[in-house]
Amino acid sequence: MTSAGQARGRKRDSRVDQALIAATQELLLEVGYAKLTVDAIAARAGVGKAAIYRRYATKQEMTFAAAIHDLTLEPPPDTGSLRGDLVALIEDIVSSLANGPAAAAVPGLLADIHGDPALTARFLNTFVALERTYIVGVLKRAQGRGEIGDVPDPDLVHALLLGTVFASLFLLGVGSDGLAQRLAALVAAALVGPHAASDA
Amino acid sequence: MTSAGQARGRKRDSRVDQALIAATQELLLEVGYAKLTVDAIAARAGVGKAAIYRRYATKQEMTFAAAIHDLTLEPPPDTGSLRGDLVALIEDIVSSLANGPAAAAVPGLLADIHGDPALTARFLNTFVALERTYIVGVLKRAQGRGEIGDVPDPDLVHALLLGTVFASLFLLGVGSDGLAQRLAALVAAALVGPHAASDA
Amino acid sequence: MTSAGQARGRKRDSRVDQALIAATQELLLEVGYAKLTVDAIAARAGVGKAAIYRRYATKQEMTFAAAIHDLTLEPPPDTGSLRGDLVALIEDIVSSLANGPAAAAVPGLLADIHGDPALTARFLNTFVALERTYIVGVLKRAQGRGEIGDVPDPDLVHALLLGTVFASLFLLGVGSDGLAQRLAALVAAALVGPHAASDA
Amino acid sequence: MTSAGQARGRKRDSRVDQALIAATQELLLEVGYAKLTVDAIAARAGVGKAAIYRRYATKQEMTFAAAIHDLTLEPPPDTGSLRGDLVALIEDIVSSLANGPAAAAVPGLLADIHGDPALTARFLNTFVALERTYIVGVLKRAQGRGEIGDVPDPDLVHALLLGTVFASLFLLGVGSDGLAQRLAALVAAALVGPHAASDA
DNA sequence: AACTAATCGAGACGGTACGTCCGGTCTTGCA
DNA sequence: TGCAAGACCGGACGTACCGTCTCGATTAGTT
Repeated sequence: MTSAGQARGRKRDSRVDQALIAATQELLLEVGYAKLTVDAIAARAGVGKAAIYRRYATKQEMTFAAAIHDLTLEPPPDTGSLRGDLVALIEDIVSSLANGPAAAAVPGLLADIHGDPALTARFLNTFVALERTYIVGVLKRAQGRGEIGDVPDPDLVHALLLGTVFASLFLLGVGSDGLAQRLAALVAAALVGPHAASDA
Repeated sequence: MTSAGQARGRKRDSRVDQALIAATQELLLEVGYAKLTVDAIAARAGVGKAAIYRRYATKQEMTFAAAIHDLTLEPPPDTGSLRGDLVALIEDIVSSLANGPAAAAVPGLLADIHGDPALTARFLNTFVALERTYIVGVLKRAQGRGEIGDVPDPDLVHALLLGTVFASLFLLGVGSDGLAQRLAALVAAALVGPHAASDA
Repeated sequence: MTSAGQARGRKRDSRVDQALIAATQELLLEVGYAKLTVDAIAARAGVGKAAIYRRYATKQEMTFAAAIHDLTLEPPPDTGSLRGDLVALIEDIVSSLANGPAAAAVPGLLADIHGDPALTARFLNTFVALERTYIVGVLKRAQGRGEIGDVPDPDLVHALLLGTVFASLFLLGVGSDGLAQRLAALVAAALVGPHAASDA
Repeated sequence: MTSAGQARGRKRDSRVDQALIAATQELLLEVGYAKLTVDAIAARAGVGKAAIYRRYATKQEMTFAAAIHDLTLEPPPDTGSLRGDLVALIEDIVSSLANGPAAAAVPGLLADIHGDPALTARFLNTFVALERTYIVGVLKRAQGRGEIGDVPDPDLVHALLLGTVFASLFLLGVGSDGLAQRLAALVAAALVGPHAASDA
């Protein structure tokens, strides 16, 4: 066990947890990351600031938890082809980043992660690691089907998929219409040859 | 024009400009973006805060100017092949983002850009537009050589190149060793066929 | 009556009462009134905060109770002379205020009393009223002995005795060595003539 | 000089000083010492909190300064008799403590003084020392007139005068009507004989 | 012996004030 | 007018404390 000592005293109120997450998400959508304040979160949640700092060491951790709370990456389904699998995977990534409170928080959150080693570790160990696992799975499946020979470096593929989505959304502001299909076509073409991209 | 009125009084001291840029760059490296303060910049530069705000409207503009001050994207040379051109282009992007004060400022600056339309516009009109021009040039050159048929959507290629570099450096933390070569190989393969990737 | 309902359930643990008083007194001596906190009292006493607030409505009441807990004003003995009686009375007042936890609490407690009508009433009805009764007794006894003619205003005498002691201890910081004798001499002289002061 | 380095930069705005003192005094009268908050003072004065803490290290110092600001003890006039001089002196003390913001602050301020050595020193060196000087003057004048023989301990007289007034106002709550006359009569009687008290 | 109800230590809860810090503006005196 | 120094307002931060409430475990008196 993480703690041998028996827990005593009043238990954390799970409604407070929920209220905090909900209030933070609402405020992210309403005022954005830059104007998010701890006092406003507490007031919106009907909660004292102490209840926040009992759960999270800093405002950044609180926001990280709220933004990430209902992001659930689905394991990519076996669509029968590498390209189909990639489309599903990319669409999941896009929907994670493009909608809801997460979209409002991502740029600010990224900055905060790059200034807090603890947050960096948590981010890498949850999202990044999971996404990488899925990518490895998709690539191995393609190898099993005979679509590709050697499995390429999963980190490169990861950077390529996640980075392209991220750049479209937050760096270039060019939108993501049809991004999943076009990006999947390109990646599949790179791995198995351009003819794979022509049967779109 | 703003400069139509005849200039009166003392002229701006260009040493102040230089000292500000230098101080900001030093502090970015020493304490990082999150702990960068205007007072510290002024103190380090031996300058009053008014001198800063006479030049820049906000701390974000000041930091933006300092971070990109000595970033110069070179027009990609004609290496004779699409892949060679891409390698050169990507290496330039990597060197822009991976070293010096810019690397320390990028995540924070990105957050600030996403909250200031003026800064967003400046960012898009300088860096993004220039990079896109270079990409279009490389692709057209490849078409001229007959390496590729149709020119693909330059925005997608842009997102792919810039995003992959960005993700490697700031999202996944997997480093960028050999990134330019491997990424260029992959992209070239996607556009002209996997055989292009085998002659690495 | 409030106690008409039949008592049910567990009885108050008298050891808790004692531990609270003791812990408060210790902390008053150690950290002083200003830095006294309810949490610290509870921790020192090995007691939950609820046990405190089951007994006292506010921190002020708790401290009041602890500070005056072992203060017992003795009825002044008949020493045979007004001056002797006054000396005994003043010495009792001094010993109440100058020693132990009470001395550490008095200035802070006075401030709190002046902001809580309930506490004001309790203070006036216990300490002040009792002291006044003793003063009246001493003065009547002196009148009976023929030392003085009319009995002076007991409130003025009270203010004079208590106030002088208080000022010496808490306002001027000049100590109280020999204060009882010298003050009693002065008061006796004022009431019966200065010759009474010469036989010190 | 206390500081050899030449002062540079913007000067303290004396209107801020005045506004702070005035706001604190108003709030003392309106809400009392216990409910006085720094934020309320700043808001009332139209001032940032930093401007307060640039001038005073703590809330207590700020309140001390405001309560004491327009308390000016007049040197007691020569009325021709010890008793007259005492009446004037006591009335000055009463008017200092009984009216205005000081009256609202005194109990709380006293508690704070007894918890801050710096404030204690300032209090002793200003008010207490000045008052003592005046008392010594009055007593010496009486000696010069031949009203009294030896000059009694000025600290005892000080404690007696100040303490009696203080106790009447803040300890016993019996008011101070005619206090100056009656107390002066008593003290004069103690020093020169009770016959002096009969010609009231 | 089972039930009931108030007590216990521990500690989370809402609220409020504290003193600190920082961003962007303004003022002073010198050059 | 520019400039260094630094005071100014506004407002968010994270901490501390008060008095209340909740938890699970005692500890009595009542059935």
